Amino acid sequence: MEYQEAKEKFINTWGSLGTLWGINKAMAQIQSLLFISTKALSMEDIMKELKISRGNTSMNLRQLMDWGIVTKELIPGERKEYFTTEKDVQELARHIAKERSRREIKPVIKILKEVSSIKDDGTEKTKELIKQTKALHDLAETADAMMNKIVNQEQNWITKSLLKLIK
Amino acid sequence: MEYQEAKEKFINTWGSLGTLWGINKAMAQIQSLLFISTKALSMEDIMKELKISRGNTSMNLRQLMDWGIVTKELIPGERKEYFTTEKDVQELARHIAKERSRREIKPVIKILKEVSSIKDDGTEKTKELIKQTKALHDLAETADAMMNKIVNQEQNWITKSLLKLIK
DNA sequence: ATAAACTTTCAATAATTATTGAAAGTTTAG
DNA sequence: CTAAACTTTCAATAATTATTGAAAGTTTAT
Repeated sequence: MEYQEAKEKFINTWGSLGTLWGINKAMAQIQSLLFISTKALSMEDIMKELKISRGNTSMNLRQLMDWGIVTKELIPGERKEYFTTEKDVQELARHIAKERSRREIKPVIKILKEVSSIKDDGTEKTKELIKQTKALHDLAETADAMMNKIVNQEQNWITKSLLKLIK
Repeated sequence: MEYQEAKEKFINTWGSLGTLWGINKAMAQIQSLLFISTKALSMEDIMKELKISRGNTSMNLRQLMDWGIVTKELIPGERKEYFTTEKDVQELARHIAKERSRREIKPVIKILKEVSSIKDDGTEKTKELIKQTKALHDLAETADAMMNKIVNQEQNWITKSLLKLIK
């Protein structure tokens, strides 16, 4: 496999996996491209490389910046803006986990808490609703806490402690 | 909050969270409904409760069965088919994690392996592609292994060992 | 102040994904 | 075997989501 083919394969695969970490295709592809680029890229570069429109590029770059995984880089003497992504996978994972927790998991936990706290009127169906949503609430909370804890450790904590644990 | 409101809130919330675990809205809602139901439900019951068509119900029930989290229950003397979902959250998480790993994560790991194994032609860009995809590959593999290991333990291993660890 | 270089916004449109409903298929009872 | 009871399939349609492109906005150099 040649460089070009490998590159395209990577960008496509990682792009289609976007859903797994909750972002859309273009966003994931832009991030992928920056991730394997040796230098910061301009909007022009990204548009040409991925064959997407200026508007699309602009919007998705903004979202990536909101997620905290892409940053603008001002090159002295240059008028254009250049972009880079976090290159360290561990840091990348940290950012993504943190954002997903904040945007999706925490709000759901809150609602599960509310639902599982309704008054027990003694009927079987109410009891079941309370029991099951409470179980889900506890699971979600544990999973969320775990994820955040794991991901907020210094660099190699994951590989060090956890790999040991699961072996 | 009354039972009916709490129920609807739960089904909607859990349904919209479907994307997080990689299934569509109707699928997630059907599962939610079964999850808090005190008895097995027929297709008719599900259609009426969620206001979705027969075809939709049929297709999504099949997918849920493919995922291994919903099962048919034949009630003696009844002609209709009845459905139940796994009621234990731990088991549910196990099934979901296993399926996601098989369907999405494993295939991506395979491609990352391929891409990171291209011949190093000595250019900077090839070196970068190899380096970064290798890092992602290792991260993905560790995460996948971790998830599977965690989720394949007996009932309370998670809460016991891991909660201790992260505290 | 003006114009060039660049970015953002957003209504229109395209692409994708989900849903319906009715016809075809299957199973069971008699 | 036949009809009733039920489920599945799938082409048509609706709903949702992503993308474009051009006009409006911003910044910088002169």
